[in-house]
Amino acid sequence: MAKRKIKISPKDDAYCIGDLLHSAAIHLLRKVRAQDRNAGIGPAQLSALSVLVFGGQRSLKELAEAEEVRPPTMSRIVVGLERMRLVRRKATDDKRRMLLEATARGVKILQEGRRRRVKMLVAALQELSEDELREAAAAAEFMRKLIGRLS
Amino acid sequence: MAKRKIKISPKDDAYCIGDLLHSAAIHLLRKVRAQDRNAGIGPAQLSALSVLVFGGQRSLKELAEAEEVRPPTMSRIVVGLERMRLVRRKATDDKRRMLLEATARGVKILQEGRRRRVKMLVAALQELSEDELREAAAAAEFMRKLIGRLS
DNA sequence: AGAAGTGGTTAGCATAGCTAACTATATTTC
DNA sequence: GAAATATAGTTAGCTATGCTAACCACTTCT
Repeated sequence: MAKRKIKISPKDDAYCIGDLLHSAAIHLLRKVRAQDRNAGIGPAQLSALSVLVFGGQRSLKELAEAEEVRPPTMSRIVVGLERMRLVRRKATDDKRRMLLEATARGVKILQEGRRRRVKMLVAALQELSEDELREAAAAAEFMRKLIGRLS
Repeated sequence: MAKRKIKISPKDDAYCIGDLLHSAAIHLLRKVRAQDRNAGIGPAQLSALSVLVFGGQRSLKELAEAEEVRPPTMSRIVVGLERMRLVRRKATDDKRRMLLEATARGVKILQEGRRRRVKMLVAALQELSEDELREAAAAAEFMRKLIGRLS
């Protein structure tokens, strides 16, 4: 999938690293997605729900922006979540807007779903030594920082 | 999206790290996907094509396994790639099997697509210092290793 | 030769992404 | 205050990607 060059020196190593990270993200998600098969909740729904659970209530537009999708896409995702009673709408003073909020059931389902998804990842991580785990934490932290710089 | 705990000590930090990596992968791909909008080639097609370009010719089943999707899914992806003349079928002695091979056009399109996709990533990486870039390389390499251990 | 296995496709379903066009409400401007 | 403009969400309709079940065409095994 990706070139394997990792030595550091000139600028265009950035291309190789970018490529590796991109490829890694694709394959990581392919692996964890396998756990979603019979779960009754899709990856986009799970991800949107997690924004509401960890980040609190917000409007559809804000949710769409947080998830980097267009409003119609998020509208449909929310319909699904609502039908499953994982999310609730709340009216606001501005009658065009609504606030979306996770229900108690939503919080529970999210935790189960995430646990299921990352189970394989966690299992792999638990086999690592202390040092390797430190390396893992550094990698995760780096990814988070990098993504923050992306937009 | 994710809890931010990163201190190292007991075993269940593995859960936090797993969660962070999972979340990072989702958001990294969301960002880069934005570049695909008007490109005429989807992410799954691009990824499958890259296997053929970097890994050489192989059968549909092998390609499906490499991409972690089921054969019917890959069958359809290949139909699309073929229609665009990015991939060619070759008959084999075993008349059930076929070998898939990227065309010259396929190689070109792949390079453009990947470059487009990772452009944003590369731009962010190029702003890093030497030390940070080393950190980036370590993170990328770690991700690759981790994924290798997953299945 | 017949049974069982293997490689790929077809059919049919669901999710998830998009744009364009619409409705309803707010806000701005004249 | 009325008209124009802007904003929030939805609807409609397209595409791509996932899946399973069922099928066809070959190979291989007995």
